[in-house]
Amino acid sequence: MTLHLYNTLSRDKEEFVPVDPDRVTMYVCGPTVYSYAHIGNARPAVVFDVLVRLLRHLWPNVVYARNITDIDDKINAAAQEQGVEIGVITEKFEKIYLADMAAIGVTGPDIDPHATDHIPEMIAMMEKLIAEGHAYAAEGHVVFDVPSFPEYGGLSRRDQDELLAGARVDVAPYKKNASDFVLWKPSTPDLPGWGSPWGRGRPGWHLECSCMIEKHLGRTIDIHGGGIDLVFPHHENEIAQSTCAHGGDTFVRYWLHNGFVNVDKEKMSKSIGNVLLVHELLKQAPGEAIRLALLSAHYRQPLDWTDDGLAQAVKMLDRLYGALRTLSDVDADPSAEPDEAFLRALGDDLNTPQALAALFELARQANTAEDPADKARVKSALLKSANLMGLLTQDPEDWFAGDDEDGDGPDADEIEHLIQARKDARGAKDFAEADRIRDDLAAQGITLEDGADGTKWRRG
RNA sequence: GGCCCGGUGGGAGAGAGGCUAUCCAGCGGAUUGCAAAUCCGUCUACACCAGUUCGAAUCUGGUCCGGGCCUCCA
Repeated sequence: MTLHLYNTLSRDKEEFVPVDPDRVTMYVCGPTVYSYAHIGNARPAVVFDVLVRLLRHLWPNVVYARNITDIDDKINAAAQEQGVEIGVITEKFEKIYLADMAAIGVTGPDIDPHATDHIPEMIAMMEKLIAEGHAYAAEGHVVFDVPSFPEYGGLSRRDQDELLAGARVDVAPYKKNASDFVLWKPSTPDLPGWGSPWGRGRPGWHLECSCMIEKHLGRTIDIHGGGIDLVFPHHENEIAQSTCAHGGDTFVRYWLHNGFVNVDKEKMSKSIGNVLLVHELLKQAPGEAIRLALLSAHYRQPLDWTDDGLAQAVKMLDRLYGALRTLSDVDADPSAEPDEAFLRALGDDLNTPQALAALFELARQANTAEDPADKARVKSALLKSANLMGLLTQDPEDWFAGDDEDGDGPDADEIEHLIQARKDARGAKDFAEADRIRDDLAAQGITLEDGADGTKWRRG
């Protein structure tokens, strides 16, 4: 199969051809760790997790890096507010981020570079940019000279003259041009700082990605991903820094950007108070359902997050796991290939909704198959395909057993015991007693399903 | 203002010049002691107006509406 990806650079779907098929490289802008991850942070993590799984299916060696931004003004503010070192904040929230992402099926990247571990690389890149006339030092700052890079604005299709003329923010006095951006800024004694040729200071936001990509992945990488809001200025600035530091070498070949998550049709914002934390959502639904809800729309489309959408994702998983459950009498072939239609959908710019449709077609086949060989084939394809999206990763019985959150519901043994009692009652044609047992269980959130091979149950 | 996206059935959401997307919900049937699950069938669609075409939800132009970015942002 061929993989086609929508490249923000060309605003077109292109066939993905890695520069080196033996080492496919991908970098994704990760979190700034100063608070809990919200559902909008989770989207790129999940989307690019699916992409890296697909890449690994197609190529033998994929190197995936996702950074941790651990120095930033918001982090500094949080640290000052709480009267602690920034490391206290960043270590805490990095752990939480990783745990929350793991809960929604996001496996860690191969490399997770931290900004503060790359200060020497940043200084080296700034020295090089200054030496080549692409940056200048002024008042303790190091500033990128945007007009020195004529292609600036190419990714976001912005006209440099307009950028120069139309800056809506007051232009800092140390900048030569309104569109210039800061690579390094001076720190006051109460702020974190590192020694540099320009005095004690700290990095601006954009430089870390350029340096970490160069160090860990190389001068030219295949894929760079992130949220669509990063196109300008963040990725535009990365292109400027890296291209100028590398004598004009191509920096990134395919730029991928995911759409925003809105909440009930509104943009998430602290002022509206509608910021949904993954941490909180995990109390509302299983992580796998959150993952599926994020994948139920195409990654480039805006996604409107609603309680109803999450509830629907749970039902979709009920259906898929239900199909898997009917196939519990056959074994899946671990060496099987994913379903063809499913792969084709993912290969078409990660069309996850269409890939899900292929999964549901397999589920229908699972529910109608009778021949054991057929069942085994369907089960293998369903599992292989779904796993490629990070779905159907648990045993169906565990999915249906659910979480007895309050701990006041009946446990599996009790349920099995009652099912046996009901079976006895049914055998004696005492349907009143059988129905009483079933109704009792239903009142405790347990649904029974009678099948040819006995009675199954599920919570919820 | 500049640049860029969208408007699909009751809801979510793909697709795309002629062929059932899919899921949830509804309705009818099968199955079931009755249910649940499942299967089969089925009703509401492609914002509006022109144009191109044998044929347009899909292409072109325009109109209306909504959203994003324009140096905090995933």
